Amino acid sequence: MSIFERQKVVTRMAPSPTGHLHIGTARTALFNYLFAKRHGGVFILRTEDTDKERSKKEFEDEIIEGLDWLGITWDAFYRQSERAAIYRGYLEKAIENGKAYVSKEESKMHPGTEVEVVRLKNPNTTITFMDKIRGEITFDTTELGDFVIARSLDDALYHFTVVVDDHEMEVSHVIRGEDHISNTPRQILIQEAIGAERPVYAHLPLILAPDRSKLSKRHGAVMLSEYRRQGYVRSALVNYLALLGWNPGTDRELYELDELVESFDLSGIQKSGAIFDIEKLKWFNKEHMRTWSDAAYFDYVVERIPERVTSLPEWSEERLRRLIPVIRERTNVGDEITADCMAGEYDFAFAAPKPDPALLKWRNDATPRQTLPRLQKLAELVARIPESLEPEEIKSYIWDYALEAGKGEVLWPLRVALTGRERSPDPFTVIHVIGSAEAYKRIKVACDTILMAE
RNA sequence: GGCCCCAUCGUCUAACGGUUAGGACAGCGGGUUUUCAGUCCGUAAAUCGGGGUUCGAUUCCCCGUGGGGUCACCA
Repeated sequence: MSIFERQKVVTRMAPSPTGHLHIGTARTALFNYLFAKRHGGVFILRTEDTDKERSKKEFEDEIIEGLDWLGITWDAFYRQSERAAIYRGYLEKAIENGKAYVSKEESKMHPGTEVEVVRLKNPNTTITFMDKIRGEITFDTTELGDFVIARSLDDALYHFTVVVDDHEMEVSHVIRGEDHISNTPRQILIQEAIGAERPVYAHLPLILAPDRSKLSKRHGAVMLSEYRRQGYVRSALVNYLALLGWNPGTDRELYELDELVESFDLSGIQKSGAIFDIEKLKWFNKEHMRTWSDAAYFDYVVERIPERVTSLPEWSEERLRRLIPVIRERTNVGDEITADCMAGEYDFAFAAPKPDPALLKWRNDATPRQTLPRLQKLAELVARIPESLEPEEIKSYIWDYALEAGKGEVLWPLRVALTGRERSPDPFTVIHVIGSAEAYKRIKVACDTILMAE
């Protein structure tokens, strides 16, 4: 164990509030959080808003809200825009020590005007650092030149502020995206210039689109808020994101956040980029919602029922409550509930169907008329069923007759009379949802329709 | 293009020199008391190529190929 590992673990997430909270940013935050908590350490959230032009408060709010929603909590919060004086102090010291210098030159941002930027005096060495995930990485820093570290004494740039803050906040482990590998030698140079110690680095593989390119808007949703809106639940997203590029070394896949904390280890992180697979996310979502109570699931469902369904004549929350198990088994994520509602999948629960003799007819029957006696018998049987029975109990009232007359011959017309659809839940479940009295009515209407069609 | 990183089923991954190369998602097939769904069972599917090292390479080394990242007075 090195001296570093004996010290307190401090990690940080340092997003710039210049865009929406990206799914990859959320994963990086998660890994930092998991690592810190796993080692009883501290996780810091630091807004890197030194670019005044592009930084927006709304994005900062979105980041805070998003991480909070995921259950990722931070022990300290900093805003770089409030730390200019600290950076200035380090800048002045570096200049004093001859590690950096002020350079009067034409502004690149405002051509024609002259500015005094601060450049780092590059010692032109070869930098080798140990990456926890990739091993040794070596760069020749000569090509970097005397790069600019501040626009002015009061306007330090990214590389400088990162190094100063990580030093000031005693960050022990820098866990960030692979796209930062090439920034590392630059930052190490600055560390050496200001006398900061080098943290442990761990560069995470990137999240890729299905075509292996960088995940972007054109591949679908990249914003955390979008997944949230679609109905993905917090624990599923956390679980999926954690296992995208990391594995616990066992076959286990289902984890809650606190269980991830217990199992997390940098050694389980993959080196190569991982494609974001929405299908697997859906599976995780369903698995996580499986643990919910019907009551909790009801709250989740009810706010996703479109007006198209709530305005149906027989709409009631009680009906919906009985329909919950049906919705549950056919739903991976909330958006599907709304889509199925719009497609009329659940209309049978809240409105009597318009009977279609052609559909009522069982395939072995030549005419709808042949189906009629069975429906009439069914009406008799259903009339005897008390309200509020479970599907299994309802089945016992009908099953003997179904066996006697033929399952398809009985069950198909019954189901169609009840739902008016080619595809639907089984008739016993439907009766359970709508109640036996309503079921009786629908069967009678189906009988009348066949008679009138003659 | 320079520099850097990466490479096992379609996808996420396990196997840290010796396995019939394992699991999961998706796919396919079948069972499940009519349909759809669900569920259960089963099935197909991979070590990028070429050289080494070794008794033995998915595993170690080199080259190639492919993919990615990065080259700001953005972060």
